[in-house]
Parts: sequence; structure tokens; C-alpha cells
Amino acid sequence: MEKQAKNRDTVRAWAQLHRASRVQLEHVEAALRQAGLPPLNWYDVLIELYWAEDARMRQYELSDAVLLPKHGISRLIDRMEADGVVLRESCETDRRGACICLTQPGEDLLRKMWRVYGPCIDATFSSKLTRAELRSLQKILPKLADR
Amino acid sequence: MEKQAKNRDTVRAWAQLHRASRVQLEHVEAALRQAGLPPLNWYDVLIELYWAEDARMRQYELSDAVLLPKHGISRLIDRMEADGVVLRESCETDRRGACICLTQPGEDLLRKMWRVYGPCIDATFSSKLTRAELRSLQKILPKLADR
DNA sequence: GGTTTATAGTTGCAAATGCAACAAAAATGA
DNA sequence: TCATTTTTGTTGCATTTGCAACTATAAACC
Repeated sequence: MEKQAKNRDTVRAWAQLHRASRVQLEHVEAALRQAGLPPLNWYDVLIELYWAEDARMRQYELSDAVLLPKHGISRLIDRMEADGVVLRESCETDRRGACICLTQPGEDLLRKMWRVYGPCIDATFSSKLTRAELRSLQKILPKLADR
Repeated sequence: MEKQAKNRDTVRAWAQLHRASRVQLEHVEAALRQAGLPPLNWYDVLIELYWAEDARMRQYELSDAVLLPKHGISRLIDRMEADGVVLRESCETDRRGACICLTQPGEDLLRKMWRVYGPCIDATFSSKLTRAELRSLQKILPKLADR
């Protein structure tokens, strides 16, 4: 189990990848919570909408962008809509689903979250890496990131 | 928001890190589920016990090793004990908690899971990286992995 | 057109997770 | 020794997630 000499390095890198991700995310989630802000996946949705044309996207697009299954998105949007940061607007070209729209309060929240999130990335991530290491990660990680 | 030119690369690497981890984990979890096996955190606990002296650990040690809060471990062990793969044995030197012991069925399950897990790492992880990239990750990621 | 298949999204129910409060034992320290 | 604080673990409750079944619309195929 994980002991064959030849795979050993591989498994170590694998484990480090997930540990690094978890550790980093824990920091951010803790910071957001402490600031009385919603969890990170709200940010993920908000920023996607912010980047999208007309600040609107279909749920299946969000689902793809933030790596959440469709029913996960459905309920996440329920909560966010109840909070007023997004809006479901009926879609003319496809009556099966709605367009999810970013509201002004949503954009405000996005900014408020970034003021906590951004510094957190600096403190726990970029400050621990050299420029070269950062570039290296940027080259390697995308290879592991497509589904 | 994430737009300042100077931080841009940083944020991209940050995002890739988490995306890579998520994508990879999804593959493994899906494979395990399809094989009718328990989720990955069972494996994490089992392998830690397997590596431990006398195949036994305290819950706080597991908590630290697998990055799960103590109440998370407590309940995870509940489930695993109910399944017979670990055992809570009273601890002589500290009557507050028990020692978690790996059972024979637990070791069997560990092997069964590895037969799915291992090949999965090859297929979705190592096969996408060169030796040099692997070494690079091994050097960089640990810097991001301590709490 | 009409039938079949695929896609988008919702919902019920069970399982897992997070948070806070709690209990009990151990360590600290006056 | 006795009171205080820390550590270890459990439990109740609310929130979130996962899975499967379902509805409704759209697309594809005769």
C-alpha cells in the first residue's frame, strides 16, 4: 500500500496537493466566517457572474465553472437568492431554466468578501512562494485541472 | 476584484491549486463509490493506523493527520467502528479517550480500497506529469501544507 | 408531425459536516 | 491539596451535501 518504491514520490506529491489545498482553504473559510461573511462558494458564484456578459449565467454554466453538481448549484442559488445577492430571471430562449443575475447587493458583497479573501491569499499562499515557484505551479497545475 | 495586474498570476495559481485538487478527488471518490467502497477519508484513517506503531492511534492524532476536526473524527470513527474496520480500546495512560485500533477486516478493506485508489492516481495524476514536474510539485507544495 | 432521447433544474430523503455546548480527565500552579 | 485551565472526546442541532427520482422543456431522429 503506497509502498512500492517507484510510486512513492508520486503518492507523496498527490497527498501534498490535497493537503495544501485543504490547509489553504481552511484559512480562508475561517477568515470569512470570522468576518461574518458567507462561505467561499458564494464568492465563486459571484465572481463568475461578475465576469460574465451582462452579469448573468445559466445554472449549468455555473455548475461547470465552480465544479458543483447541478443540484448543489440549485440549492446554493436558492440561498443566495433568499439573501438578495442574485436573482432568477426567466429565460426567453429556454423555458426549462432561469438566468441567474448578479444584483447590486451581490456586487457589494463580492467586494466585501474580496477584502477578506484577497489578503488571505497573500498571507497564506503567495508569501510562501517565490516568483519562480509561482510560475512553476501555473505551468503544472492546469494539467491536473481538467475533468 | 482579482484584477490588479500584479496579483493576477498569484490568484490564477491559487485557483488552479484548488481546482486541480477538487477535480482529482472527484475522480477517486467516483471510482470508489462505483466499486461499492467507502469514501476516501476512510482510507486516510486506515492508512494512518496501518503506519502507526501497533496499528493504534489516539483520536487527536488522527485528527491532526487527516485534517479533520475532532468532532468529525469522532463520528467518522463511530461509523468505521460500526463497520468493524477499527476498534475503540480503552487507554490505560489516559482515561479521557480510547485508542483506535486497526482490525484485520480493516486491513483487508485498506487493501481493497488501494486496488481502486492506486490505479486512479496513476490514471488521473501521474500520467499527466513528467518526472521533473512531479519533483517540482514535491518541492513546492509542502510549503503550502502546514497549518 | 410525432416519438424518442438528452438536457436543465427541482425536490425528498439520507448522510455528512460544522458549530457550540458539554463532560470528564489531565495538567498546571498557588 | 485544591482550584483553575487545558486537553480529549462526545452530543444536539442546524446547515450542507449527495443520491436518486422526478418534471418540464428542448433537441434529435424517423
